[in-house]
Amino acid sequence: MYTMSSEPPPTPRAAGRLSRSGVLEAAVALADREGLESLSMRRLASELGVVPMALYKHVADKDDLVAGMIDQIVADYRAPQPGLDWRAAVRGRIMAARDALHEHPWLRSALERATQRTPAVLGHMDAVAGELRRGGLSYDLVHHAMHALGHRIWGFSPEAFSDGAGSTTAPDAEPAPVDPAQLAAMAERYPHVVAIALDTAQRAPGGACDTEAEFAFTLDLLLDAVSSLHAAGWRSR
Amino acid sequence: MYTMSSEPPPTPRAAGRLSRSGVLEAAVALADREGLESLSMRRLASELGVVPMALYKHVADKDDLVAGMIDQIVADYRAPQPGLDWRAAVRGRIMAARDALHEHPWLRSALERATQRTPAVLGHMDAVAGELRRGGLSYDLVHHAMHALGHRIWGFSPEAFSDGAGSTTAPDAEPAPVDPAQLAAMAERYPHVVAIALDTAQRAPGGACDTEAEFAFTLDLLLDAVSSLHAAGWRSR
DNA sequence: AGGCTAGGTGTACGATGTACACCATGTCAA
DNA sequence: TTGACATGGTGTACATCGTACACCTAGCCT
Repeated sequence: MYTMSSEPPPTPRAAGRLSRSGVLEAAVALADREGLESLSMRRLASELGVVPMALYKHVADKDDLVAGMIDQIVADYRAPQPGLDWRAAVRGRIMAARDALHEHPWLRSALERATQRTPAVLGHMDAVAGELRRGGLSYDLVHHAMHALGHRIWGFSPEAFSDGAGSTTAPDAEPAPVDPAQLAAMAERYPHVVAIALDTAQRAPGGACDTEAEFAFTLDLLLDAVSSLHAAGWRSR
Repeated sequence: MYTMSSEPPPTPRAAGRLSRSGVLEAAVALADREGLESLSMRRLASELGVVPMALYKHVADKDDLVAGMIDQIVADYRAPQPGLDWRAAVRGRIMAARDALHEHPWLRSALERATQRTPAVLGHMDAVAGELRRGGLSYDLVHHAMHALGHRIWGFSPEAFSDGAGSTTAPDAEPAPVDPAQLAAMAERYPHVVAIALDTAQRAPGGACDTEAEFAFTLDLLLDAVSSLHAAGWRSR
């Protein structure tokens, strides 16, 4: 279960003393530095100069730890400046989530495997829903819109399709200068995939896919669609 | 690395003899029955009446195992009947993926944590891209469309937003008859979330969200949007 | 016949999450 | 001032996991 972050400050900063928020902060820092997969209770404990079991006085278990990490970050998503129209406000909130995702690369997979919805997480969802509602959409349509926006609410659209021709193998550190023979073989089996990759490479100088632009494209596409449904007086059934 | 499923049939079905496809089949069956989290090398081995390390003669490691499982399933996605227009064909392919997802509940999270793209997986992506291309879309637009469709290509849109008011806790077996006091507290902190849940509950007899309809709604929304961009002569930049 | 190889066995190691009993220290009531 | 009690860090221990490595065995080809 998720334990509320009500910190009783018995000795606010007694030397070497742990606290839930302190543990979460250290965990976030560790994940930022070395990735989620090397965040183990033991590793985190040693980072804090403490024995592993000490952590369990502040978090229920590992799930609670990562839930807390997520919560801490989601809790200070910056709200869009007031006065924006609802569409810009939604966009702002979602972009704020995306910003957090860039600061904390582990956040995405943490959100994906998270089993709980913590207060801040619910708050973020609620805020987005609230903006849509402010635009005058019926709750019925807000509901559908939230589904349609899906993970974009969390700042990413999943990479079912990402570029780079021959990456059946694990992603290497450097771009790997594309063996032409291998590419030809690829092109025979997966002509459209390769054609897209080539088309992209030829269009952009670096040859890389601009994932930022892709994200914005998708987001705007969805917002426009929902917005015009609303304008057309859409109703369920 | 992913090992190709070229089965040399030295003794096609010698009694008790393992084979890659046999291992994968057993793994799929086990995951179907008990979920992905209880699929361990040891468990699978004992299921096959064999010592754990025996599996490693047929599978490189556990990642390769689940990649193989995914691949085996994706490989026999049913192609849409020929003659359909491109929009219906894309829809058909994506719905076929969604069907597989229902048969194998573990498939979704397996796809989410998969690190490799296996041949069948690439093939599915390529087929979808091919249908779009057949509709006359430029590769540039196909590329954007694939991004927009995102995980829907795999048969699901992630549930950032799903129903049921007070589910901060883990999902229980039975619906949990909603403590009104607790719901009131929820409604105060998360008014729109609760309002949506209530609106939905009131609209549908069971009170449950029709996730099938949600999925179709989103898919059609995106397809319509892409389709009309194309009709309007959309080009990059 | 004899060796090569494909494939199943056995043992072992290092990690992980966490249960449980323990003990130190600060707070507060008597 | 003293003693009880709660809070929180410690130590040991266990089950489970993936998998490295050395071994052995049976079937095929020359």
